[in-house]
Amino acid sequence: MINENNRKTIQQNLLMWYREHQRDLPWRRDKDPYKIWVSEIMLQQTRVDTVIPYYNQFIKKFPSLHQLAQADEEEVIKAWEGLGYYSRARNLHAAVKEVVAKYGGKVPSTPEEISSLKGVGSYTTGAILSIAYNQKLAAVDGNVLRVISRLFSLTDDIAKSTTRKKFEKIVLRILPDHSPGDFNQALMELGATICTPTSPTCLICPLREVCKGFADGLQDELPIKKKLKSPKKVPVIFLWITDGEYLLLEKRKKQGLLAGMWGLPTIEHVPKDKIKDEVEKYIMVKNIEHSSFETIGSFEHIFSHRHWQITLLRISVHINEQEKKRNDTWFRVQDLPQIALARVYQKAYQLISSLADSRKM
DNA sequence: GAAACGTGGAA
DNA sequence: TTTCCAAGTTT
Repeated sequence: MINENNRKTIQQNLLMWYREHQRDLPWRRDKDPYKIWVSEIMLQQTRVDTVIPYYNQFIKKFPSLHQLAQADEEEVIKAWEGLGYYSRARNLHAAVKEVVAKYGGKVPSTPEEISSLKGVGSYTTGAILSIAYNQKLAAVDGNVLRVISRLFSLTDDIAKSTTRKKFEKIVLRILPDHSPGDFNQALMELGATICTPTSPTCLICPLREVCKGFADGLQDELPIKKKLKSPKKVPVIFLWITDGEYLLLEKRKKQGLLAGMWGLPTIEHVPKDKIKDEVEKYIMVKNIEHSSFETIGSFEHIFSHRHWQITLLRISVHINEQEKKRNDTWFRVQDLPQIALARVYQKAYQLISSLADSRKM
């Protein structure tokens, strides 16, 4: 199915196109395996435009693998704030520490070693090793899944994990000996800019002459992908518990959504008619002296698999000094910007802030 | 193999 | 508004 002619044409056309049209991205400035690694983790399920400012700020803050390894986790999470999938940051931090401990600070260069690091799967292994170490490995991401589907007119469901393995073998067959890193990036770049999910611009595609999907007229039908379930709606309460100076935050559970992140006290699965009951139960359990509570407002936040319908409540309390010292979850409101908060909690903060502003005027 | 895991931008 | 999805990995 892939003859010698096609392979050569694919390699030459794609590589030539890439060298002419590649975007100037910050992580392409050098081949430091650490920087390539950071960029690949950030890029997981995340757009290039979103990543660029995070990457620049992250590398500025942690210029070397060693400096990242020595940083506090809170600091690393703060640098990741708003990027999402926070386990990526925790895994990267843990993995970098392991590289220092086990490999003397040098990013390992074998597939076995590097893929054993936390957060480094099949794709990232291929990406780092091909780009930074010039090794002939496939790096199959969502772009490549789509490009390969069309290029060879394949109807495999790209949502299935087995398809990725099959496509890795195919990529390996067209990967050139000489620039596997450039070729992998070219495949992704093509998918991101030409062979796009909808309305691919086949007219200017460097692979049009060898694209079976195009020849079959299937460029708009491929790839085949099973539809995702829509996020499940959940009524949620956020509690803004304060004495005007201090605010009560909670550390979220180690497992699950926003694991280990600081956030407002959050109560899930509360139907509207039971909000009052749930809040009073919470205050009772926490043994907080409160004077009043009011509804600040409502908003929604959609995760990949959950759709939170949030009601934000403000609870005025009196906090004695003993209580503030007894646990470490009371924070000065003015210190909030120094704590890493997921977007959903930042939205609540903004809501409160805008309300406070409007009241002053 | 399916589900969990964040967020924002575009169709 | 809804749906899709963007350089995936882990459980």
